[in-house]
Amino acid sequence: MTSVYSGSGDPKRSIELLWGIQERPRRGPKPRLTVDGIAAQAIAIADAEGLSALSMRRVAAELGVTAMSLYSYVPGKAELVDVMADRVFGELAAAGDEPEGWRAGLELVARRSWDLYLRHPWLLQVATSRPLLGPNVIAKYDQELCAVAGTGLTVIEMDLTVTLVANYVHGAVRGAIEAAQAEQRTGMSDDVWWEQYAPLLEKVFDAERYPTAAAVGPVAGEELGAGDPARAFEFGLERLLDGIEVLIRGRAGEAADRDRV
Amino acid sequence: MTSVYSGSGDPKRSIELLWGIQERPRRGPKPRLTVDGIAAQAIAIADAEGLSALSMRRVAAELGVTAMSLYSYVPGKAELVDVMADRVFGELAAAGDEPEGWRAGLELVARRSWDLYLRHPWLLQVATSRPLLGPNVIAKYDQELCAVAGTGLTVIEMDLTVTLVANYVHGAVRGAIEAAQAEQRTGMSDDVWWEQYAPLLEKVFDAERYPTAAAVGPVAGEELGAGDPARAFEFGLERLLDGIEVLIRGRAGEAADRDRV
DNA sequence: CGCGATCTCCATACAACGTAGAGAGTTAGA
DNA sequence: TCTAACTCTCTACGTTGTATGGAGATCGCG
Repeated sequence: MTSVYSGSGDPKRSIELLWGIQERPRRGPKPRLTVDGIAAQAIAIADAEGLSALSMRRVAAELGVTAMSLYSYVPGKAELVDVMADRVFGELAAAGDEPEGWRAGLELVARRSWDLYLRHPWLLQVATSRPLLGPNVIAKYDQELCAVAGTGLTVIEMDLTVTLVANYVHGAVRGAIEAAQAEQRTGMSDDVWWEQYAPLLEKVFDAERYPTAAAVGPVAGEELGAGDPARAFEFGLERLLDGIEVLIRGRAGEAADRDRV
Repeated sequence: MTSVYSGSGDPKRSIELLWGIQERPRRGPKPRLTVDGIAAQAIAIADAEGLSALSMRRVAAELGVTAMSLYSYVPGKAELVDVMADRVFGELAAAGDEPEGWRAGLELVARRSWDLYLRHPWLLQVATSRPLLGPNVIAKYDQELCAVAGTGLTVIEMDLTVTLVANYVHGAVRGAIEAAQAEQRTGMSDDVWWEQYAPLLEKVFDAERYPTAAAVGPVAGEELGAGDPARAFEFGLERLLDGIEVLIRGRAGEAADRDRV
């Protein structure tokens, strides 16, 4: 989770970075690089090998400069990650037209977010709470809110609903990515891993003490096995939207009641 | 997220560690430490200062030994974190008696998990997908499944439902913890931070382009401001349980239909 | 009893990390 | 042309996890 923190630096500098307002330096040698170029290279590394492989030295090396050169473009690693995150959120905006109706809208929001995380798993480890108010993050927020506009929900409820979907997707995609990475990291498929693990576990696991786990675990493992976090995502999304529908129907009912009076 | 990986090591060794089956060494000097003691110290550090402050040297120093001593108890840092996680999950088992009914049960599961993460925020960064099948993790899984047993859901659905709740809580608590840590890290309350940020943002933010965000953002900020991720959690939990209720009601209906036929 | 296998613990070492500091070299405004 | 401002590099410091090898303690076995 969240192993890279953002917004530690000067807010003014961060805003300039994220929004690309770098007043052209008047003197000195022409910059060989750009913030966008650096961010793009960093994103490529993080996508391919994860955040742990992302180092200033590595990014610099691939750009043909030394690590310290980067510090004339970016105050530090944390701010670079902020830029990376905002750039990557930009992919969401490009994604086609909005469907009709809040349910299809929210579903699309969730799916787009899911896909985005799968493309950029390192995003899960970036703290997005406080700052990071880059142009693309704001666009994303707006896009999400639009999906639940006109449903009769209060403004606060709209925000809460959008947050709920975001939180759920985050949690679900984390499971999916962990599973995928576990396989990649250990070089062992889930099946193979279980084959090794199961006999060892049997020796210590007390089936009588945990009858429910003993009954469900193997079946769930068998059926869902080998990376069906995608199915878990679908299942959860359906339930989530059902729950939101209950709320929205209730609001509509209230409105109807008021009209009747 | 997830910045510490687990299960890279030998499964047999991991199982022994997690379940405490260390066959007493017959020869050599008496160990000065125990795995549990090491884990406890490590947990204390991580609780107080976060996973990033947790280093082998640090743990060792507080136990009065050198870093390398720890390696005779634990194969590496990853495995130590595994043990830490399992130990900490043990707190869930101790938590009182189970309520009647699936809804109250699931709600309690969610709340207990929420509380646990708040007590041990570093848990968010530990990959829990593959191994980690320590005694307490299994107990937790059993406890959660029990909450949805006897609802008419299939075994698979029980697993999916429990996963759904876990995923949601994970996502929600992440938001809460990030907000809290942002405040602590920057030494700035959300309000103060916004005061600094807002005027800068106004210069670059185009309210006409994003009318919904412009309308909702300030209100949500005002009302929810200063760390009400707790409220977001409550709101989301309610929706989630409503959604699950739709499913369970549906299953009950199907059963009734079958009985009628 | 005493030898040797086996263990714990320590000191040292290595590569990699983010980045501070100082200096070399380039450019444009005065 | 002079100089302020800028980019880029080199070196260095304090971290990190952990590989390696050795010193000393302890027990099983002869």
